[in-house]
Amino acid sequence: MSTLADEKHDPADDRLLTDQLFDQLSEAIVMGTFAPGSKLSEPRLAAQYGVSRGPVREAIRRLEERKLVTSAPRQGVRVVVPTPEDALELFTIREVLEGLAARHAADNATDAEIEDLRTMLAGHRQALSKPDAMVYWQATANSDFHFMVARIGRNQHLFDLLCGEYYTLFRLYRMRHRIVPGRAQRALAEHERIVEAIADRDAELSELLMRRHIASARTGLINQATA
Amino acid sequence: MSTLADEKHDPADDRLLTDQLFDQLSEAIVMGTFAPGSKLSEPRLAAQYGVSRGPVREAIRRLEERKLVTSAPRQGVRVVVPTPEDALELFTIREVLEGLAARHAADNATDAEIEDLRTMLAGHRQALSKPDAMVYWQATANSDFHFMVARIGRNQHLFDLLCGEYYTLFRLYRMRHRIVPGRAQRALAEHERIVEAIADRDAELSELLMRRHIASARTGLINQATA
DNA sequence: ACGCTCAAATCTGTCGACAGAATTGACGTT
DNA sequence: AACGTCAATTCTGTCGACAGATTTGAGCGT
Repeated sequence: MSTLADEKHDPADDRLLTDQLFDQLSEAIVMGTFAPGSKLSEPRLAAQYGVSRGPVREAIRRLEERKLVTSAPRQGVRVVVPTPEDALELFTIREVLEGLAARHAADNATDAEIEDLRTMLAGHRQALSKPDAMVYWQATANSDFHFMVARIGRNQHLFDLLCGEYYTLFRLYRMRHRIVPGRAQRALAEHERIVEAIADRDAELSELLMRRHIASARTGLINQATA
Repeated sequence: MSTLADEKHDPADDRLLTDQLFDQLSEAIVMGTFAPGSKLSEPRLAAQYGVSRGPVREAIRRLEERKLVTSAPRQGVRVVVPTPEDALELFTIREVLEGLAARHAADNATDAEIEDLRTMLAGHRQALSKPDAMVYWQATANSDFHFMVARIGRNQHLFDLLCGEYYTLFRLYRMRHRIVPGRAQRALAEHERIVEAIADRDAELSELLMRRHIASARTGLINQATA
């Protein structure tokens, strides 16, 4: 049992209880530790994590803002139940936003940033040839790429939206997308083409390829959902 | 002094204190009652509205999620200071999202919904010919149109984003955009052309016109900011 | 006058408590 | 065995309190 209170005296871990709780609860929801539709009781979570209800409430309210739980007044909150319709809606939004980010990345990337992108993808390609490649891909590589493109796009609000507010929700739906064999390989190839378009400062092509890349992921998601 | 506690026993007003506070604080920020950059003290607000710090904290945390205040740990929160850069970023995001909504509206609108759109615009046109037209426009007409298009688009997450999470922030920046003479007239004409494109089920044109419409508003905003 | 020091005042983060509403579950009815 | 009732339990929304950190500002030295 890892109560937060026990670790609280570590000076390096000075984050607020609410933030730690939000991270842990988010992770638990994405990983399925809390079943979709199950109720989250404030007193129970408070006891479980060794804190009072105050921080738990604040963390839950943030989960609510991020659409990871649904809340009915005076009836508590329940873990969101992901539906294929939600997935379609979210990936449609993500398609235009990531496309926008890629376009701006092509317009704004410095030579050093393009070098960083290529270095990162080279690392991903190497990692993909090893065992446990899928785990690595799902856990870090995919996010790394999209994070970096969003950052290079130099729109702070867009970055916050893609890599902050919506990040966990996207991850929740991606997690349901059991990796079909070869999907990671294909995704990496798509990443590489996007980076080349950015390196060419071809904003229009960068946006097109990124949108196609997201649409491809969306198709995999929907097909699986209806299968 | 309108404390919330006094009105609490009205059975019709059963909303949670946090929600009421969030609305009132949002409004105060948009209207400039709280100056940009000024600090929001929890005890002071609690006393002012006649409630305890709990609901005030939750309302403030929601303001933070919505980017209406910035927060530094253990230093409280300050009302966001709108910059031209922020405005540009936000309207760039809004452009692709509203364009997406318009495209989907054209794909999904029923005959009845198109009739509703036309009826609404007819009302707006009539209202614009009367005195106080600007106030009416800024307060309701503009939002009405964008709300309805987003709703007809039938993407619940997109609707929530445009008409919920980002609504007040967009309003904050629009409020700084003192209405240039004739802007409301021109905006209404643009709305009318968008509705005709939707009525023709021309998704591509609907998206194009909506994006141009937002871009036009953005240009006005930026020009004024740099003036 | 200006800057520094340090104590007073204020505020944030966290906790525990209570009232009323909602949920659960035992019990009796059909 | 299914259903409705009602009391016991649990939970949410709200409040007040406290410790430690931060900010304020009075007093002092220069």
